[in-house]
Amino acid sequence: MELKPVWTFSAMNLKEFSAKLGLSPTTVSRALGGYSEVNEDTRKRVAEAAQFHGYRPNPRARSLATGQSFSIAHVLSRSNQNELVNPIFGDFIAGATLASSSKGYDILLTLADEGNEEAVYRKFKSEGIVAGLILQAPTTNDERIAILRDIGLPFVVHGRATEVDLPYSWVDVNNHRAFKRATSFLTDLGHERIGLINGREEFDFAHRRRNGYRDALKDAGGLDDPALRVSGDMTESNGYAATQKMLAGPTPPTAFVTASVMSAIGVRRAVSDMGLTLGEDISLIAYDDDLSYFSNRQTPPVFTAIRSSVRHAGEKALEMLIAQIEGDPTEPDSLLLEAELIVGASTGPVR
Amino acid sequence: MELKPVWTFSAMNLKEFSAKLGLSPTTVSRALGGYSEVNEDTRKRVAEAAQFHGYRPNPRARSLATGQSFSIAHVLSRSNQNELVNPIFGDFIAGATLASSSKGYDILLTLADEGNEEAVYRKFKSEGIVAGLILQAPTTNDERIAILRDIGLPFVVHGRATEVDLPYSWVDVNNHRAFKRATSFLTDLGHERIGLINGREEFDFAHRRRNGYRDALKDAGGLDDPALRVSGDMTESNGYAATQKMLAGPTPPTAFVTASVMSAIGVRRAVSDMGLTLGEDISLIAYDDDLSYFSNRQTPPVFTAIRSSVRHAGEKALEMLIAQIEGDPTEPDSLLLEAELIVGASTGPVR
DNA sequence: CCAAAATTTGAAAGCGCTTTGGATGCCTTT
DNA sequence: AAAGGCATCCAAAGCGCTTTCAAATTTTGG
Repeated sequence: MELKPVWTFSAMNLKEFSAKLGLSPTTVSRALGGYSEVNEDTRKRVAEAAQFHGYRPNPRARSLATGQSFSIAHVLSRSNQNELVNPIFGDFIAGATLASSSKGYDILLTLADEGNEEAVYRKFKSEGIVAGLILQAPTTNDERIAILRDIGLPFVVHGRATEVDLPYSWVDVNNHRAFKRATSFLTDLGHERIGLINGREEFDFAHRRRNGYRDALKDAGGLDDPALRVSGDMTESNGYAATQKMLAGPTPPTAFVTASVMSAIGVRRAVSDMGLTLGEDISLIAYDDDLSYFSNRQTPPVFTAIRSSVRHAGEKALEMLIAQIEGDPTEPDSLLLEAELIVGASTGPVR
Repeated sequence: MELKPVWTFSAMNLKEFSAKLGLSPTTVSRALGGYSEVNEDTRKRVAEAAQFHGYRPNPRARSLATGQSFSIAHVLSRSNQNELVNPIFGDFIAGATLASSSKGYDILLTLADEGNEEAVYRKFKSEGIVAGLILQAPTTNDERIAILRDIGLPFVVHGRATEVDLPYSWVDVNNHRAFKRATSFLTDLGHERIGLINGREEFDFAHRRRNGYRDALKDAGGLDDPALRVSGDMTESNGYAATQKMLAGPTPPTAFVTASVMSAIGVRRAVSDMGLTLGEDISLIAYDDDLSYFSNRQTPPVFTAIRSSVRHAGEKALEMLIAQIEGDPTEPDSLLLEAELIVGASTGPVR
């Protein structure tokens, strides 16, 4: 066999490559594609040569010929900034990229005007631009699910939609149990008035969290006071404002549960501004997405928290989506992750 | 003219579409492509019909034929988690997506093993997978710049590389001036021992920030004590640990400058844990990327800060890249953004 | 008014791959 | 020994578009 430069990146095409091997393009394509009609020896020879010469089929030509694609879309809404105000966006995408990359897929980020997602989805489908997509932060009756099912584009929802009664694939955290657990932990410590600083409750995850909180209070005979609940973007300043307002109210809470560490940081600031101490005067449990830029993993952790890695969820969602794309796309799958309770320094018995 | 359903998304192809018009595919393709050899009347007719029937050329076929692409890559490193530990990742990408989407491009997220980026870049080039790429967080002598120039793939660097002496396009914040300004603001308030909690100094932006800090101290005759400088991931816990260590040292600082609000939040926690008050006992200026989930825009802002929106930088970087792709790719462009100093509640005269 | 130039349109050849529908040779069967 | 079966391989036809080259039409100029 002739020896040629190993690491040549020049765009070799199938024709050249197969000529080098003395085989037809057909056979080479089949060998690489793992088809059965090719001799085991030839397959091996082709595989080795491909490795040696660094030949890989041009994905665009391949896609054109097969109608398939190896990208997975993530559609952001232009007019709706919510998803971008979401502190977890970066970590979720990081996990998603990790998983998809290892399976040979990559992530396509696109923008759509809110309410006009359908047009984008249909284009994806009809032009075979992507193999599937990830749906983020569904609302309780998210109509995108029905649309995607209708179109027949494979998708996995990160979260669920309570009021949508169709089969679909999803990866979600057990938000209800997590918030019930957190709230019970506080009532067990003697807290009766517990503030909930939630995400926007049109989102399903926030809805479930609110219910978990409510159910725990009901079990403990505690107070579900509307004045002790707030719902909004999970930012530091919203956490601060909500805490300040509640603590200044007629029946101030002695503890808080927040939907993100960002909100929790705001709570901490408000508490500290009032000269109070977290874990002594006021207790706090945060939902901890285990974000890479905010590690709550000291000993003891700064915040008592219910923790579940959003990055891990991103990985799982993509693995599920790819399995669906490559396997049976009609059989919906699901994964319910449990969050763990981490006892940190921000909780203590009620004063 | 016959009336047909307006909003059909079925994949109509050029052949069908041109047949409908009674024109040849050639003419239609030219009309849509804006070529000069087609009659103005026909062009108009074609454009209207395309609008009417919702016809758009299949991007994959188009790409295959032209060798061009309409995606822009963003390559993350697999082994190097730094970029993902970066709190700005989400916001930068959000800005980038916004800008590219409005120009008809989309963002491709890929992973590469660190040190093996070259292989990925070459594949991009030879297979025409992407039209260009964005280089994030360059080190002071980032070798990826030379590689990309060599390959001839259009790119824009978000940041600069001090020791790289080649022409290339970049969008950067004036980090030196920003940190010089912040530090001077503190020395003007009488602070002499100022702690710097920096990002990892192999990254160029951190390097420049450190120099800005040093130069301001030199101007003021202040102390550039190595014990008052720390360099690491810009996380809350690193900020906390660094602050604690410095304040416990023999010559504790009276003020801090941090490279991100995340670090600043850690500083605040440490200060508060020691029973001190920010803005009174200890001053703090944070570099504020204007992250969507951490708004430092109250009145007065929580942190005195040097602010520049990373999302805006993401938009600008993409606009520049696309201009380069569509215009003259050999003429490097650059944009130096200035950060503004925002006086908030975290600074005060030295005690 | 006709040749020449300019304008406008089309037929057909790719882009690099997959895949259908044969070929080819070799080994079993009857 | 002829017929059938099987394992391999290949030629050629697309996938949907762009673009070269040539043809048809119109405009211009002497």
